Amino acid sequence: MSQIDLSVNQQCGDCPIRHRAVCARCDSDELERLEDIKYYRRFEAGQTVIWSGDRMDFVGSVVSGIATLTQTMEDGRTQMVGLLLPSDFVGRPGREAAAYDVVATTDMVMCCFRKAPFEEMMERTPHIAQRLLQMTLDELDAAREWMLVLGRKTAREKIASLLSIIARRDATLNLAGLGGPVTFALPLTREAMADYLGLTLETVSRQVSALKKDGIISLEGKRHITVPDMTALLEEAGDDTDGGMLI
Amino acid sequence: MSQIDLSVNQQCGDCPIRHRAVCARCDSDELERLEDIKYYRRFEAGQTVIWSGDRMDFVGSVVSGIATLTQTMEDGRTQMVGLLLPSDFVGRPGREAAAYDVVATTDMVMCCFRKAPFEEMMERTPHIAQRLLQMTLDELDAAREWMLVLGRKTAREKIASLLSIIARRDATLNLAGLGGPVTFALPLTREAMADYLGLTLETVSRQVSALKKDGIISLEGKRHITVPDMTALLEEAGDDTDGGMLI
DNA sequence: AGTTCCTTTTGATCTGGGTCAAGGCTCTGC
DNA sequence: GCAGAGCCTTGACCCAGATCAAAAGGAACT
Repeated sequence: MSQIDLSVNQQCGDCPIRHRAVCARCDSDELERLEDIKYYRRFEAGQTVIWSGDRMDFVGSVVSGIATLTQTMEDGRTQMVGLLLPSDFVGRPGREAAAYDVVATTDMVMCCFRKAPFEEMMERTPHIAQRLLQMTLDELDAAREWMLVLGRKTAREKIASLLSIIARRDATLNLAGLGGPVTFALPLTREAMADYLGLTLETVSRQVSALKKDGIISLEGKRHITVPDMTALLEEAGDDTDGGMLI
Repeated sequence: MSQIDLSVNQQCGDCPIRHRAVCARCDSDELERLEDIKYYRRFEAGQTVIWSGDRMDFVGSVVSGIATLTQTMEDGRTQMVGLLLPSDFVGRPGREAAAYDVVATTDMVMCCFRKAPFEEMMERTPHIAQRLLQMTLDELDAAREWMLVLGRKTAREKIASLLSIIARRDATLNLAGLGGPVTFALPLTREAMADYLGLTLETVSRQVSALKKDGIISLEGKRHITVPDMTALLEEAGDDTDGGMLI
């Protein structure tokens, strides 16, 4: 994995998320102005990026690594409400305090923008607002798909759904082998999976074991998964088998 | 309730949702252009506005009444993923087919825009894109709050949460009596409530009865609810009692 | 005032997933 | 090579909510 030098600002032109992040539509002129207000921050696995309720003086994009967005009730029950992958946007323009806890689950690099200048720039740069709208609409769709998972699926279907989502994402980035087996690294602990799916970690463990026993998946170590037949997994997830992807 | 004449286009200036809908930021010049591409449609309670997968040639705003956004699995399990109130936006610019079923739960009037002209106008009118971004971010927050409800709350907490949301909305529109009792009409059947909360309608009925028995709420008829002490209801919902509203 | 169609309530029973508890792996550090 | 700390798995038991079934409103007809 290519290291990113945090001491000097990388040129946006070379950025790995240049064409998928909030800056995707910007022209070189606009990028230059963004470079003036951006800075990189590195977080280690397990580190908290922001606590819910904290004052937030930046927004930004995940450049590499993975973070989670979680909500916690007073008595400690927690629910993950977002999974942030490279190019995903963190923070909400126009909001003072963070609404959720953001935690890095792997080592992570963020490209941060100071909030005030970013907001001001957003007012004057339709390209940024347009792209952010697109990304937010996508996130809303993802959240709604997730609501179906949380509200109506069984534990086994929930696990299968989560694995499909991760497998699909990896397939998009890497080879698009439609027929063959798919292998990927699981970036979440059993507990994080439980928080994602509204289950307990014991149930997650049991259902992963069950899917393995039934030959739907196989694991090397705890965190590396192979899906011999993607269609079978989608079947278990209770999704339309035709894999209909929304635009 | 004031009737809306569908035969002639109402002037946007007189529109009840003028300042909360997607057109909220438009100036009179922009409104004029919107009036050229808009038309009203009326739906009766129970009528389907769009089926998931159908080609959608319009987007629009709910003017009056209530609609639901639902997702259905092949075997018939359904989950509500959105509750559309007056001023809420329906449809996604840039998308061909509807992603969800939209059903009117009460008589409803929509202000529709033909999709192609609307999309084109959005490109050239930052005021519309900006407002739509704001509204989408709000919806995303609502979806995430809902995910916590679906994933981690008990049946009783779910019911209390739903009632709080509806009560809060009504309080915002009508009197803002912070201390006193709150009364409102429940616009959903028990089944719709169940679809919202990921429960069965029997469980909904039982929990409503339980909350009534415990004096948290009282009902006149099936669909009219009084909350003597809003704090007590919020307590039951498992929310922070300080009623912290996000910006 | 009775018939039909819906919605809602209530009861009885069942079960998926939660809870509590005990070990098992794997890596790190001594 | 073993002690400790994190994760993860597995087992035994229990309960909240689902399921199945019946009956009770209530509104709109005749």
